[in-house]
Amino acid sequence: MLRLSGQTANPAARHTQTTLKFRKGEIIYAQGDPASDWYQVVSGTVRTCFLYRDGHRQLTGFYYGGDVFGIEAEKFRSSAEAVTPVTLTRRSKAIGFAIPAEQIPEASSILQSALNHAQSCISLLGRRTANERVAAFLLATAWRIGGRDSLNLPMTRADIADHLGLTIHTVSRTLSELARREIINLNGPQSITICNPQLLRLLADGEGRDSSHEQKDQIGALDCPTLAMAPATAFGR
Amino acid sequence: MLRLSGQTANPAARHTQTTLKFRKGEIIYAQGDPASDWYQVVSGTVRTCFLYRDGHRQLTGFYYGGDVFGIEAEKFRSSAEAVTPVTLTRRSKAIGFAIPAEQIPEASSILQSALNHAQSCISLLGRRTANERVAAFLLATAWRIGGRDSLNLPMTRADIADHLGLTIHTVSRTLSELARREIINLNGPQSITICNPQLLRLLADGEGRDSSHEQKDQIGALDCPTLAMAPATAFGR
DNA sequence: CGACAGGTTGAGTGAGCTCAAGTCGGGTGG
DNA sequence: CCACCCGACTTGAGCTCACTCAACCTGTCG
Repeated sequence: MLRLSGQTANPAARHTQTTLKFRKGEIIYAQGDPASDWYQVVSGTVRTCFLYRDGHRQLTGFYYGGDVFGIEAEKFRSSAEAVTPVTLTRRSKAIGFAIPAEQIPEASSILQSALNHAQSCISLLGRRTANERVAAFLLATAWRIGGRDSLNLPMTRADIADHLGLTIHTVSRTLSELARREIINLNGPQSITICNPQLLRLLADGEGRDSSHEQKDQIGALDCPTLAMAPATAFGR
Repeated sequence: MLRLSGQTANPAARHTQTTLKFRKGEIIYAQGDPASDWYQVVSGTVRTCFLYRDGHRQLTGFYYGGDVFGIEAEKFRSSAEAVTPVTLTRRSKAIGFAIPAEQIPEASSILQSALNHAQSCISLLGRRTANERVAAFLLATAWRIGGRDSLNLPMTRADIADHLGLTIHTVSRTLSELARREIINLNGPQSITICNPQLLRLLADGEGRDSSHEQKDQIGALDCPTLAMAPATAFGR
């Protein structure tokens, strides 16, 4: 794995904020590094993951334009890596939050956004079947990317699998099955269209357990967005 | 399910802090309630959980004396319930953090503690087998309760199961199996002694996959506490 | 063109779920 | 006091869904 510190794109930037670029696959920070800075995605996609002793990964989140990541106490419990080429801004934790009085609401909302991200992750892992997890992941990603039904997944099947606690085989099979049932459309491995959001929502909520044909009990499926759907709030400019 | 607002034990308390008592099983706040206050456990045990549409629970954490909970953005995504009889202090979010400048470090550490709790939960759910999850849960609980090898689990098997994403049957079977292998001792359903912490640690880290006798490769098992072990930092005193 | 990474799909296995008894202890009422 | 109930827990038997192992496809890059 490559390890670069990133190139400073704006050399005139003050101590308070630095713009960085990373290539696909590069490590932004590693598990165990001192967590003195935090980051905001300008463009591209970032993943955070931690490694267990036995080597397997748990991806704790994907971060898109506007998202903040790297909010941790002392040391990073997760590493962060570029899923695609990314541009980031980096700020010092001491300066960026928790000191100047006028920035407190801002600081809170940054931390809240990190909390929301973590809760979304728990909400995915708390689902019990592969169908539920994949369906919930697709809906959450579609929502996050911009609410469109057509979405471009920047990450690989392995990333999805390690995010959902499944294998790439199961992820692939589940997606194929969803396509076969015409709930989604696979235009290519990375390009997915959601054809039947209502049914996908039912699957995510575990209501597609029995028959796959009848649309039983649509009530309750259309009300407020479920837990998993609560957007991992992007911290605004 | 009973629903009480709790009795104010200290009527002289200012707006800023109220002491409350709840009986076993009582709901402290419900999923969806406006999250205007946050809480700290004085004594007893609290669980937070959210419910999926299909009715199944995901417990997101257990909170013991000193722990802070109820830190959420606008509405509670989880409910909180008393596992045992509990005494709590409740503070307003607006007053308790994010406003007076001198309280900022405090505010940060409260939010950080919530983040740590969430990450510990993810770390448990990210493990793949029942053995790993139960072993990690026991170690984390023993660590949190006070580092002793003998621990009293205040929660039921159902609570543990819903925390780890397993069934009560699997939890029960796994504990029995650990007892059979003399890694732990079951003095009663709630009272557990950890006889072989090293081996339990290996199991938690997925290294007990093959043989159950050989203590292969103890190196790496004794160094820094693993992710799951990082204490869900108690805020306060 | 071959090498390789990413993805799909099939066959077989096994860990954990479901269904079903059965135990144990505490509370309650006759 | 005993009978009864009920909730929490344990344990067995069988099944199923997701994992493992393996083959194969596709597109990209050197």
